[in-house]
Amino acid sequence: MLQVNVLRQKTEWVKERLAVKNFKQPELVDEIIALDDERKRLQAEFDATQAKINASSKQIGKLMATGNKEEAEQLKADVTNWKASLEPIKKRAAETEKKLEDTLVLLPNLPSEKVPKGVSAEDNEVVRTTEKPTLNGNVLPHWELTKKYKLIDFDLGTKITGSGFPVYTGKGAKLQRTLIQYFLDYNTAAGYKEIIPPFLVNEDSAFATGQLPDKEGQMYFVNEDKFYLIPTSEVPLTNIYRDTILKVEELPVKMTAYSPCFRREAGSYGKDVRGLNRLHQFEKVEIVQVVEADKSYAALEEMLNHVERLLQSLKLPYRILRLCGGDMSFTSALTYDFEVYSAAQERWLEVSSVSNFESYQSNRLKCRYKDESGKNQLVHTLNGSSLALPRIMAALLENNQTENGINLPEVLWKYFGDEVID
RNA sequence: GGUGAGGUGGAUGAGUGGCUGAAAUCAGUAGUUUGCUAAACUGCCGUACGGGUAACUCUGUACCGAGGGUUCGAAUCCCUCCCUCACCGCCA
Repeated sequence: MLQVNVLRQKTEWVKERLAVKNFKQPELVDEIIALDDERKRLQAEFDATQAKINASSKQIGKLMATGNKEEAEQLKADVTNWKASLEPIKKRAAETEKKLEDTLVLLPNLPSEKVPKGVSAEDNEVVRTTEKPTLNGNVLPHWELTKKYKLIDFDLGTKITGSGFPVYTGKGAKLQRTLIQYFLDYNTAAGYKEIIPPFLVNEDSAFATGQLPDKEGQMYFVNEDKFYLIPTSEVPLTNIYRDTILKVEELPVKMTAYSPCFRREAGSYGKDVRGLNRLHQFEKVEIVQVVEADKSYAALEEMLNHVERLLQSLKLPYRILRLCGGDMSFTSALTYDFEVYSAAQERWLEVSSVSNFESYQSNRLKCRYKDESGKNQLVHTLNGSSLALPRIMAALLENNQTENGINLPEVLWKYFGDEVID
């Protein structure tokens, strides 16, 4: 969440930035500042009275020790009165603080200066794009190919669980494992530390990375234990650093993890969800960085190049989008999406989203580092997919299909143990 | 799931209801001494939100797992919850 001090110091600028994200209630900024004023006023009042109470209580102790009972009793009465007068202040302070918090979490992160204006995916800016390949002959979409080569059984998944929970079989399962292995190796070679996190998280964690309260309906929830199934390993990975103060030499933190991801995707339908295009359970390899505040945009650039080279190594056609204000996530300051071209479906499929959250997450995480002057500063957090599996698999199958089988890119041969799926 | 023991600052670990935001030790850090290393000695060494200041300094409040309660006063007493450890049960 945003820092009240920033709202206070750069009020007009904050409102301009919020407008880029199509945020419709700029008046909340003023409300928050007013609530914060009220909070300060109440706290000052509370502190002053509490100080009197503390001092008098000590005094009572001394009076008792010297046997000065009468004076002690008199003071006790005073303290009791002060305490009573404290009650309404306490109550109002708690209410104000709650209201402040509740309002503050309604504000999305501020988009960086690079973010284009816009309201929907149409307005995203294409940063780079490779050429779209054209396939000749009788090309099949991946949901036909997975049937033909017995790689994935969607109906079986529906029987066991429901739609959106595919069953990978035989070489389909192996290809999936191959990709995970390759992605993890690629990430660790670039200095990302491999992690296997929990796949369920508690409410504090879901709040700290911004899934709550914004995306509550998107996550599966285990009511018995109050756990959320992770929608991405970003959540447990970033929460490793919740409530921590790092030394500057510990930065940057670079982590990678494979995990299944669970998303309810309520309201999705049609060809968007056909085959592997959108699932309730999918696999993803994620990268996360925790960095010093003034280094986060360099880190974002580095992550962008990292993911781009990975896609190039898979020989997939791709494009990079800079998301416009309206299409960005609530918590992001700048997001680049990677899309691969799916030649049989003739459409772009999102396979990675790389974002800088600046201090929006770390302010909730309370993750700070000591700078040179010994002051605690909020870190900046970033994450990206490297990469999401299902759509990569869809594009690999579709783009590389031939009459005699599917040709895998060379980087996967040693992992898969074969060059072709037939 | 059952029974028992616990949860104190970066770590270890004291703490009789007022003199404890918290002993001591270790780690860390700055300095003194020293031919180097080491050792010794000295200082510093939690976080958040406020007030005051040009700034260093100063100052108020809160926090000893979390939340309530008793009390003039709670790390210390009571209740609830969470977590850790040990043993038992169950089990990949």
